[in-house]
Amino acid sequence: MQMESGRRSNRDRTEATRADLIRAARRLFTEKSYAETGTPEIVAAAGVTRGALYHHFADKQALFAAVVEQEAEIVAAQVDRASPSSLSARDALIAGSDAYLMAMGEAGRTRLLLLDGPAVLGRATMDEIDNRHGNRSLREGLVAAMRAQSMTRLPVDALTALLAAAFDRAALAIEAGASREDYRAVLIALMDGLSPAPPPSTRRAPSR
Amino acid sequence: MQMESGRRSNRDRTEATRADLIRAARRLFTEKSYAETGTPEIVAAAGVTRGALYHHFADKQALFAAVVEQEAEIVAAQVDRASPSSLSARDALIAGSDAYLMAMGEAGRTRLLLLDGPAVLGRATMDEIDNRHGNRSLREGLVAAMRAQSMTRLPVDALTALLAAAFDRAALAIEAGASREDYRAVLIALMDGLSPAPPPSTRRAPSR
DNA sequence: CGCATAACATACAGTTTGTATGTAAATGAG
DNA sequence: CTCATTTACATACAAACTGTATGTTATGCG
Repeated sequence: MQMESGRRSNRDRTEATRADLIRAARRLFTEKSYAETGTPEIVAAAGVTRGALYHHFADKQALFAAVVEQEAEIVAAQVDRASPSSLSARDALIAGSDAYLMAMGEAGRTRLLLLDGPAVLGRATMDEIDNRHGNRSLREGLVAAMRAQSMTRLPVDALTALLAAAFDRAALAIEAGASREDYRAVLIALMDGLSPAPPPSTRRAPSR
Repeated sequence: MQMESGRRSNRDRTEATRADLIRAARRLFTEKSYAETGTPEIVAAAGVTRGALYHHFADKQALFAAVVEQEAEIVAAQVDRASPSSLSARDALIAGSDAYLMAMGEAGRTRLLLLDGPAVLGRATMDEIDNRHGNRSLREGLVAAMRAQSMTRLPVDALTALLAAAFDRAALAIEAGASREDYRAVLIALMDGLSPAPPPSTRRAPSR
Protein backbone atom coordinates (compact mmCIF):
# COMPACT_ATOMS: atom_id res chain seq x y z
CA MET A 1 0.00 0.00 0.00
CA GLN A 2 1.72 3.16 -1.16
CA MET A 3 1.15 6.72 -0.04
CA GLU A 4 -1.41 8.87 -1.82
CA SER A 5 0.49 10.88 -4.43
CA GLY A 6 3.54 8.93 -3.51
CA ARG A 7 5.66 8.19 -6.51
CA ARG A 8 4.60 8.83 -10.09
CA SER A 9 6.56 8.37 -13.25
CA ASN A 10 7.39 11.45 -15.26
CA ARG A 11 5.23 10.26 -18.12
CA ASP A 12 2.26 9.91 -15.82
CA ARG A 13 2.81 13.33 -14.31
CA THR A 14 3.03 14.94 -17.72
CA GLU A 15 -0.02 13.17 -18.99
CA ALA A 16 -2.09 14.06 -15.95
CA THR A 17 -1.05 17.69 -15.91
CA ARG A 18 -1.64 18.13 -19.60
CA ALA A 19 -5.06 16.54 -19.27
CA ASP A 20 -5.94 18.78 -16.32
CA LEU A 21 -4.89 21.86 -18.24
CA ILE A 22 -6.78 20.89 -21.36
CA ARG A 23 -9.90 20.04 -19.37
CA ALA A 24 -9.87 23.32 -17.46
CA ALA A 25 -9.10 25.31 -20.59
CA ARG A 26 -11.86 23.64 -22.53
CA ARG A 27 -14.38 24.51 -19.84
CA LEU A 28 -13.36 28.16 -19.72
CA PHE A 29 -12.91 28.58 -23.46
CA THR A 30 -16.41 27.25 -24.03
CA GLU A 31 -18.05 29.08 -21.14
CA LYS A 32 -16.49 32.39 -22.12
CA SER A 33 -14.14 32.75 -25.04
CA TYR A 34 -10.48 32.48 -25.87
CA ALA A 35 -9.86 36.20 -25.54
CA GLU A 36 -11.81 36.56 -22.31
CA THR A 37 -10.04 33.67 -20.61
CA GLY A 38 -6.70 34.41 -19.01
CA THR A 39 -3.99 31.92 -18.27
CA PRO A 40 -4.11 32.69 -14.53
CA GLU A 41 -7.73 31.59 -14.50
CA ILE A 42 -6.97 28.44 -16.42
CA VAL A 43 -4.17 27.27 -14.19
CA ALA A 44 -6.20 28.05 -11.09
CA ALA A 45 -9.01 25.85 -12.39
CA ALA A 46 -6.53 23.13 -13.24
CA GLY A 47 -4.85 23.31 -9.86
CA VAL A 48 -1.39 24.10 -11.16
CA THR A 49 0.67 27.22 -11.79
CA ARG A 50 1.48 29.11 -14.93
CA GLY A 51 4.89 27.56 -14.83
CA ALA A 52 3.36 24.18 -15.57
CA LEU A 53 1.35 25.57 -18.45
CA TYR A 54 4.35 27.16 -20.13
CA HIS A 55 6.39 24.06 -19.52
CA HIS A 56 3.95 21.85 -21.40
CA PHE A 57 2.70 24.30 -24.02
CA ALA A 58 4.60 26.87 -26.02
CA ASP A 59 1.99 29.52 -25.31
CA LYS A 60 -1.68 30.10 -24.70
CA GLN A 61 -2.39 29.51 -28.36
CA ALA A 62 -0.79 26.07 -28.29
CA LEU A 63 -3.00 25.08 -25.37
CA PHE A 64 -5.99 26.31 -27.33
CA ALA A 65 -4.89 24.26 -30.32
CA ALA A 66 -4.75 21.16 -28.14
CA VAL A 67 -8.29 21.81 -26.92
CA VAL A 68 -9.58 22.32 -30.45
CA GLU A 69 -7.84 19.23 -31.68
CA GLN A 70 -9.41 17.09 -28.99
CA GLU A 71 -12.84 18.56 -29.61
CA ALA A 72 -12.64 17.98 -33.36
CA GLU A 73 -11.75 14.37 -32.69
CA ILE A 74 -14.81 13.89 -30.50
CA VAL A 75 -17.15 15.36 -33.08
CA ALA A 76 -15.64 13.32 -35.89
CA ALA A 77 -16.00 10.15 -33.85
CA GLN A 78 -19.67 10.80 -33.20
CA VAL A 79 -20.31 11.46 -36.89
CA ASP A 80 -18.46 8.35 -37.99
CA ARG A 81 -20.34 6.22 -35.51
CA ALA A 82 -23.66 7.50 -36.86
CA SER A 83 -22.98 6.86 -40.54
CA PRO A 84 -21.94 3.24 -40.95
CA SER A 85 -21.07 1.95 -44.37
CA SER A 86 -24.11 -0.30 -44.28
CA LEU A 87 -26.27 2.65 -45.28
CA SER A 88 -26.76 3.87 -48.82
CA ALA A 89 -24.62 6.80 -49.87
CA ARG A 90 -27.45 9.29 -49.52
CA ASP A 91 -28.69 7.89 -46.21
CA ALA A 92 -25.16 7.90 -44.84
CA LEU A 93 -24.78 11.55 -45.77
CA ILE A 94 -28.05 12.45 -44.10
CA ALA A 95 -27.27 10.41 -41.00
CA GLY A 96 -23.88 12.04 -40.82
CA SER A 97 -25.43 15.46 -41.13
CA ASP A 98 -27.83 14.83 -38.31
CA ALA A 99 -25.07 13.45 -36.14
CA TYR A 100 -22.92 16.49 -36.86
CA LEU A 101 -25.66 18.94 -35.97
CA MET A 102 -26.38 16.95 -32.83
CA ALA A 103 -22.75 16.86 -31.80
CA MET A 104 -22.39 20.58 -32.36
CA GLY A 105 -25.24 21.13 -29.93
CA GLU A 106 -22.87 20.59 -27.03
CA ALA A 107 -22.61 23.91 -25.23
CA GLY A 108 -19.85 26.19 -26.41
CA ARG A 109 -18.62 23.81 -29.05
CA THR A 110 -19.58 26.02 -31.96
CA ARG A 111 -17.68 28.93 -30.52
CA LEU A 112 -14.66 26.75 -29.97
CA LEU A 113 -14.60 25.09 -33.38
CA LEU A 114 -16.32 27.63 -35.61
CA LEU A 115 -15.62 31.08 -34.19
CA ASP A 116 -12.53 31.21 -32.02
CA GLY A 117 -10.79 28.33 -33.77
CA PRO A 118 -10.54 29.95 -37.19
CA ALA A 119 -9.78 33.38 -35.75
CA VAL A 120 -7.05 32.24 -33.36
CA LEU A 121 -5.44 29.44 -35.33
CA GLY A 122 -6.26 30.61 -38.83
CA ARG A 123 -8.26 28.89 -41.52
CA ALA A 124 -5.25 26.99 -42.79
CA THR A 125 -4.69 25.26 -39.45
CA MET A 126 -8.40 24.61 -39.01
CA ASP A 127 -8.62 23.09 -42.48
CA GLU A 128 -5.72 20.84 -41.64
CA ILE A 129 -7.44 19.72 -38.45
CA ASP A 130 -10.78 19.26 -40.18
CA ASN A 131 -9.27 17.27 -43.01
CA ARG A 132 -7.52 15.03 -40.53
CA HIS A 133 -10.72 14.34 -38.60
CA GLY A 134 -14.16 15.57 -39.56
CA ASN A 135 -14.13 16.33 -43.24
CA ARG A 136 -12.70 12.96 -44.14
CA SER A 137 -15.97 11.13 -43.71
CA LEU A 138 -17.90 13.84 -45.51
CA ARG A 139 -15.51 13.73 -48.41
CA GLU A 140 -15.69 9.95 -48.61
CA GLY A 141 -19.46 10.11 -48.46
CA LEU A 142 -19.54 12.52 -51.36
CA VAL A 143 -17.18 10.43 -53.43
CA ALA A 144 -19.32 7.39 -52.75
CA ALA A 145 -22.45 9.28 -53.73
CA MET A 146 -20.84 10.47 -56.94
CA ARG A 147 -19.88 6.95 -57.86
CA ALA A 148 -22.93 5.09 -56.70
CA GLN A 149 -25.87 7.37 -57.30
CA SER A 150 -24.09 9.33 -60.00
CA MET A 151 -23.89 12.63 -58.23
CA THR A 152 -22.82 15.32 -60.63
CA ARG A 153 -19.09 15.23 -61.23
CA LEU A 154 -17.58 18.16 -59.39
CA PRO A 155 -14.24 19.11 -57.84
CA VAL A 156 -14.37 17.04 -54.68
CA ASP A 157 -12.25 19.23 -52.44
CA ALA A 158 -14.23 22.34 -53.23
CA LEU A 159 -17.53 20.56 -52.81
CA THR A 160 -16.46 19.11 -49.48
CA ALA A 161 -15.31 22.47 -48.22
CA LEU A 162 -18.46 24.30 -49.25
CA LEU A 163 -20.83 21.71 -47.86
CA ALA A 164 -18.84 21.63 -44.64
CA ALA A 165 -19.16 25.40 -44.47
CA ALA A 166 -22.91 25.08 -44.87
CA PHE A 167 -23.05 22.50 -42.08
CA ASP A 168 -21.04 24.78 -39.88
CA ARG A 169 -23.31 27.74 -40.46
CA ALA A 170 -26.33 25.54 -39.83
CA ALA A 171 -24.90 24.51 -36.48
CA LEU A 172 -24.31 28.13 -35.60
CA ALA A 173 -27.81 29.17 -36.63
CA ILE A 174 -29.47 26.33 -34.76
CA GLU A 175 -27.57 27.18 -31.62
CA ALA A 176 -28.69 30.78 -32.06
CA GLY A 177 -32.29 29.59 -31.98
CA ALA A 178 -33.14 29.00 -35.64
CA SER A 179 -35.35 26.12 -36.73
CA ARG A 180 -33.40 22.90 -36.90
CA GLU A 181 -35.92 21.49 -39.36
CA ASP A 182 -35.55 24.42 -41.75
CA TYR A 183 -31.80 24.11 -41.86
CA ARG A 184 -31.92 20.37 -42.11
CA ALA A 185 -34.30 20.59 -45.05
CA VAL A 186 -32.09 23.06 -46.89
CA LEU A 187 -28.97 21.02 -46.27
CA ILE A 188 -30.61 17.91 -47.69
CA ALA A 189 -31.97 19.90 -50.62
CA LEU A 190 -28.50 21.20 -51.37
CA MET A 191 -27.04 17.71 -51.39
CA ASP A 192 -29.91 16.17 -53.32
CA GLY A 193 -29.69 18.97 -55.85
CA LEU A 194 -26.35 17.62 -56.92
CA SER A 195 -27.86 14.37 -58.12
CA PRO A 196 -29.16 14.47 -61.69
CA ALA A 197 -31.76 11.86 -60.79
CA PRO A 198 -34.68 12.96 -58.61
CA PRO A 199 -33.96 11.96 -55.02
CA PRO A 200 -36.12 9.19 -53.56
CA SER A 201 -39.39 10.60 -52.25
CA THR A 202 -38.26 14.17 -51.95
CA ARG A 203 -41.51 15.44 -53.37
CA ARG A 204 -43.84 14.32 -50.67
CA ALA A 205 -46.18 11.58 -51.76
CA PRO A 206 -49.75 12.66 -52.74
CA SER A 207 -51.24 10.51 -49.99
CA ARG A 208 -50.86 12.04 -46.56
CA MET B 1 -7.84 83.16 -47.07
CA GLN B 2 -7.95 81.50 -43.72
CA MET B 3 -5.21 79.75 -41.82
CA GLU B 4 -4.60 76.09 -42.45
CA SER B 5 -6.35 74.19 -39.70
CA GLY B 6 -7.69 77.49 -38.45
CA ARG B 7 -11.20 77.05 -37.21
CA ARG B 8 -13.15 73.83 -37.60
CA SER B 9 -16.60 73.01 -36.38
CA ASN B 10 -16.96 70.31 -33.82
CA ARG B 11 -18.86 68.18 -36.28
CA ASP B 12 -16.02 68.39 -38.77
CA ARG B 13 -13.42 67.58 -36.18
CA THR B 14 -15.35 64.54 -34.99
CA GLU B 15 -15.93 63.32 -38.50
CA ALA B 16 -12.29 63.73 -39.48
CA THR B 17 -10.92 62.08 -36.36
CA ARG B 18 -13.32 59.17 -36.58
CA ALA B 19 -12.41 58.68 -40.23
CA ASP B 20 -8.70 58.79 -39.43
CA LEU B 21 -9.11 56.24 -36.69
CA ILE B 22 -11.21 53.91 -38.80
CA ARG B 23 -8.80 54.16 -41.72
CA ALA B 24 -5.75 53.45 -39.57
CA ALA B 25 -7.51 50.61 -37.74
CA ARG B 26 -8.68 49.06 -40.98
CA ARG B 27 -5.15 49.04 -42.32
CA LEU B 28 -3.71 47.41 -39.20
CA PHE B 29 -6.57 44.99 -38.64
CA THR B 30 -6.20 43.73 -42.20
CA GLU B 31 -2.40 43.69 -42.26
CA LYS B 32 -2.19 41.84 -38.95
CA SER B 33 -5.26 40.90 -36.95
CA TYR B 34 -7.55 42.30 -34.31
CA ALA B 35 -5.73 40.58 -31.47
CA GLU B 36 -2.26 41.49 -32.67
CA THR B 37 -3.08 45.15 -33.14
CA GLY B 38 -2.88 47.33 -30.08
CA THR B 39 -4.66 50.61 -29.57
CA PRO B 40 -1.35 52.47 -29.11
CA GLU B 41 -0.35 51.41 -32.60
CA ILE B 42 -3.68 52.44 -34.07
CA VAL B 43 -3.69 55.91 -32.61
CA ALA B 44 -0.08 56.43 -33.64
CA ALA B 45 -0.97 55.57 -37.23
CA ALA B 46 -3.98 57.86 -37.05
CA GLY B 47 -1.98 60.71 -35.59
CA VAL B 48 -4.06 61.11 -32.44
CA THR B 49 -3.87 59.81 -28.88
CA ARG B 50 -5.71 57.05 -27.11
CA GLY B 51 -7.80 59.72 -25.46
CA ALA B 52 -9.38 60.53 -28.81
CA LEU B 53 -10.08 56.88 -29.50
CA TYR B 54 -11.85 56.31 -26.21
CA HIS B 55 -13.72 59.54 -26.62
CA HIS B 56 -15.24 58.48 -29.94
CA PHE B 57 -15.55 54.76 -29.36
CA ALA B 58 -16.64 52.85 -26.29
CA ASP B 59 -13.70 50.46 -26.58
CA LYS B 60 -11.43 48.73 -29.03
CA GLN B 61 -14.24 46.41 -29.99
CA ALA B 62 -16.51 49.29 -30.97
CA LEU B 63 -13.84 50.66 -33.26
CA PHE B 64 -13.51 47.24 -34.80
CA ALA B 65 -17.26 47.10 -35.30
CA ALA B 66 -17.15 50.42 -37.15
CA VAL B 67 -14.43 49.09 -39.44
CA VAL B 68 -16.37 45.90 -40.13
CA GLU B 69 -19.55 47.82 -40.80
CA GLN B 70 -17.86 50.06 -43.35
CA GLU B 71 -16.19 47.11 -45.04
CA ALA B 72 -19.44 45.18 -45.29
CA GLU B 73 -21.06 48.20 -46.91
CA ILE B 74 -18.33 48.40 -49.55
CA VAL B 75 -18.64 44.73 -50.42
CA ALA B 76 -22.41 44.93 -50.61
CA ALA B 77 -22.24 47.95 -52.88
CA GLN B 78 -19.90 46.18 -55.28
CA VAL B 79 -22.17 43.14 -55.39
CA ASP B 80 -25.28 45.21 -55.97
CA ARG B 81 -23.63 47.17 -58.75
CA ALA B 82 -22.67 43.94 -60.49
CA SER B 83 -26.09 42.31 -60.41
CA PRO B 84 -28.61 44.72 -61.94
CA SER B 85 -32.25 43.76 -62.14
CA SER B 86 -31.98 43.70 -65.93
CA LEU B 87 -30.47 40.24 -65.71
CA SER B 88 -32.40 37.04 -65.35
CA ALA B 89 -32.68 35.65 -61.84
CA ARG B 90 -30.04 33.02 -62.45
CA ASP B 91 -27.66 35.34 -64.25
CA ALA B 92 -28.03 37.91 -61.51
CA LEU B 93 -27.14 35.31 -58.90
CA ILE B 94 -24.08 34.25 -60.84
CA ALA B 95 -22.98 37.81 -61.49
CA GLY B 96 -23.45 38.59 -57.83
CA SER B 97 -21.40 35.57 -56.86
CA ASP B 98 -18.53 36.58 -59.07
CA ALA B 99 -18.66 40.12 -57.78
CA TYR B 100 -18.62 38.88 -54.22
CA LEU B 101 -15.62 36.64 -54.76
CA MET B 102 -13.87 39.48 -56.54
CA ALA B 103 -14.62 41.95 -53.78
CA MET B 104 -13.39 39.54 -51.15
CA GLY B 105 -10.07 39.36 -52.96
CA GLU B 106 -9.08 42.67 -51.45
CA ALA B 107 -6.18 41.96 -49.11
CA GLY B 108 -7.12 41.18 -45.54
CA ARG B 109 -10.83 41.52 -46.14
CA THR B 110 -11.60 37.88 -45.50
CA ARG B 111 -9.85 37.98 -42.17
CA LEU B 112 -11.74 41.09 -41.23
CA LEU B 113 -15.21 39.95 -42.28
CA LEU B 114 -14.98 36.17 -42.02
CA LEU B 115 -12.50 35.34 -39.27
CA ASP B 116 -12.04 38.14 -36.77
CA GLY B 117 -15.50 39.59 -37.28
CA PRO B 118 -17.47 36.57 -36.10
CA ALA B 119 -15.02 35.81 -33.30
CA VAL B 120 -14.83 39.33 -31.90
CA LEU B 121 -18.39 40.53 -32.47
CA GLY B 122 -20.17 37.21 -32.39
CA ARG B 123 -22.25 35.55 -35.06
CA ALA B 124 -25.40 37.37 -33.98
CA THR B 125 -23.90 40.79 -34.61
CA MET B 126 -22.33 39.66 -37.87
CA ASP B 127 -25.67 38.27 -39.04
CA GLU B 128 -27.31 41.56 -38.25
CA ILE B 129 -24.67 43.44 -40.25
CA ASP B 130 -24.85 40.97 -43.12
CA ASN B 131 -28.62 41.11 -43.27
CA ARG B 132 -28.52 44.87 -43.32
CA HIS B 133 -26.05 44.96 -46.20
CA GLY B 134 -24.75 41.95 -48.04
CA ASN B 135 -27.25 39.17 -47.61
CA ARG B 136 -30.16 41.32 -48.67
CA SER B 137 -29.38 41.12 -52.35
CA LEU B 138 -28.66 37.41 -52.13
CA ARG B 139 -31.93 36.80 -50.40
CA GLU B 140 -33.85 38.86 -52.94
CA GLY B 141 -32.09 37.05 -55.75
CA LEU B 142 -33.13 33.71 -54.32
CA VAL B 143 -36.71 34.79 -53.85
CA ALA B 144 -36.78 36.03 -57.42
CA ALA B 145 -35.35 32.76 -58.65
CA MET B 146 -37.91 30.79 -56.69
CA ARG B 147 -40.73 32.81 -58.17
CA ALA B 148 -39.50 33.20 -61.73
CA GLN B 149 -37.68 30.04 -62.54
CA SER B 150 -39.50 28.03 -59.93
CA MET B 151 -36.61 27.21 -57.70
CA THR B 152 -37.60 24.59 -55.18
CA ARG B 153 -39.60 26.07 -52.36
CA LEU B 154 -37.43 26.18 -49.28
CA PRO B 155 -37.15 28.21 -46.08
CA VAL B 156 -35.64 31.40 -47.46
CA ASP B 157 -33.72 32.52 -44.42
CA ALA B 158 -32.02 29.19 -43.96
CA LEU B 159 -31.20 28.93 -47.64
CA THR B 160 -29.78 32.42 -47.70
CA ALA B 161 -27.63 31.77 -44.66
CA LEU B 162 -26.25 28.48 -45.95
CA LEU B 163 -25.45 29.77 -49.40
CA ALA B 164 -23.84 32.82 -47.88
CA ALA B 165 -21.74 30.52 -45.72
CA ALA B 166 -20.66 28.64 -48.84
CA PHE B 167 -19.70 31.89 -50.54
CA ASP B 168 -17.71 32.89 -47.52
CA ARG B 169 -15.81 29.65 -47.39
CA ALA B 170 -15.14 29.90 -51.10
CA ALA B 171 -13.65 33.35 -50.63
CA LEU B 172 -11.44 32.00 -47.86
CA ALA B 173 -10.31 29.04 -49.91
CA ILE B 174 -9.54 31.13 -52.97
CA GLU B 175 -7.50 33.53 -50.94
CA ALA B 176 -5.63 30.55 -49.51
CA GLY B 177 -4.67 29.57 -53.04
CA ALA B 178 -7.43 27.20 -54.13
CA SER B 179 -8.75 27.17 -57.68
CA ARG B 180 -11.25 29.94 -58.21
CA GLU B 181 -12.80 28.00 -61.08
CA ASP B 182 -13.37 24.91 -58.98
CA TYR B 183 -15.15 26.82 -56.27
CA ARG B 184 -17.12 28.87 -58.76
CA ALA B 185 -18.30 25.71 -60.47
CA VAL B 186 -19.43 24.13 -57.23
CA LEU B 187 -21.24 27.27 -56.11
CA ILE B 188 -23.15 27.44 -59.36
CA ALA B 189 -23.91 23.74 -59.19
CA LEU B 190 -25.27 24.14 -55.68
CA MET B 191 -27.59 26.93 -56.77
CA ASP B 192 -28.64 25.24 -59.98
CA GLY B 193 -29.33 22.07 -58.10
CA LEU B 194 -32.17 23.80 -56.37
CA SER B 195 -34.08 24.30 -59.61
CA PRO B 196 -36.27 21.36 -60.59
CA ALA B 197 -35.81 22.26 -64.26
CA PRO B 198 -32.42 21.72 -65.86
CA PRO B 199 -30.58 25.06 -65.81
CA PRO B 200 -30.34 26.87 -69.15
CA SER B 201 -27.19 25.91 -71.01
CA THR B 202 -25.44 24.43 -68.05
CA ARG B 203 -24.06 21.77 -70.30
CA ARG B 204 -22.20 24.22 -72.46
CA ALA B 205 -24.04 24.84 -75.71
CA PRO B 206 -22.16 23.75 -78.86
CA SER B 207 -22.71 27.12 -80.53
CA ARG B 208 -20.85 30.04 -78.95
C1' DC C 1 24.89 7.06 -4.92
C1' DG C 2 25.14 11.19 -7.76
C1' DC C 3 24.69 13.70 -11.96
C1' DA C 4 21.65 15.13 -15.63
C1' DT C 5 17.21 16.29 -16.83
C1' DA C 6 12.38 16.90 -16.57
C1' DA C 7 8.50 19.01 -14.05
C1' DC C 8 7.18 22.20 -12.06
C1' DA C 9 6.82 27.06 -8.91
C1' DT C 10 8.09 31.89 -8.35
C1' DA C 11 9.67 36.38 -9.74
C1' DC C 12 10.01 39.76 -13.18
C1' DA C 13 9.67 42.89 -17.31
C1' DG C 14 7.09 44.60 -20.92
C1' DT C 15 2.48 45.65 -22.92
C1' DT C 16 -2.09 46.41 -23.14
C1' DT C 17 -6.75 47.98 -21.84
C1' DG C 18 -10.01 51.01 -19.82
C1' DT C 19 -10.67 54.92 -16.75
C1' DA C 20 -9.92 59.09 -14.35
C1' DT C 21 -8.43 63.52 -14.63
C1' DG C 22 -6.89 67.73 -16.78
C1' DT C 23 -7.01 71.28 -20.68
C1' DA C 24 -8.16 73.82 -24.77
C1' DA C 25 -11.47 74.75 -28.16
C1' DA C 26 -16.23 75.30 -29.73
C1' DT C 27 -21.19 76.24 -28.78
C1' DG C 28 -25.04 78.79 -27.40
C1' DA C 29 -27.88 81.53 -24.14
C1' DG C 30 -28.47 86.19 -22.75
C1' DC D 1 -19.81 90.06 -27.58
C1' DT D 2 -19.39 87.32 -23.01
C1' DC D 3 -19.26 83.77 -20.32
C1' DA D 4 -20.82 79.36 -18.73
C1' DT D 5 -21.25 74.84 -20.52
C1' DT D 6 -20.22 71.17 -23.25
C1' DT D 7 -17.31 68.84 -26.53
C1' DA D 8 -12.90 67.07 -28.13
C1' DC D 9 -9.27 65.75 -27.05
C1' DA D 10 -4.33 64.75 -24.18
C1' DT D 11 -2.09 62.84 -20.12
C1' DA D 12 -1.67 60.02 -16.07
C1' DC D 13 -2.87 55.93 -13.72
C1' DA D 14 -4.30 51.27 -12.06
C1' DA D 15 -5.13 46.68 -13.11
C1' DA D 16 -4.40 42.63 -15.74
C1' DC D 17 -2.13 39.65 -18.79
C1' DT D 18 1.59 37.35 -21.47
C1' DG D 19 5.98 35.34 -21.97
C1' DT D 20 10.53 34.62 -19.96
C1' DA D 21 14.06 33.97 -16.69
C1' DT D 22 15.34 31.88 -12.68
C1' DG D 23 14.99 28.84 -8.79
C1' DT D 24 13.54 24.32 -6.64
C1' DT D 25 12.07 19.63 -6.24
C1' DA D 26 11.32 15.19 -8.05
C1' DT D 27 12.75 11.38 -11.61
C1' DG D 28 15.79 8.81 -14.74
C1' DC D 29 19.83 6.44 -15.13
C1' DG D 30 24.70 5.11 -15.34
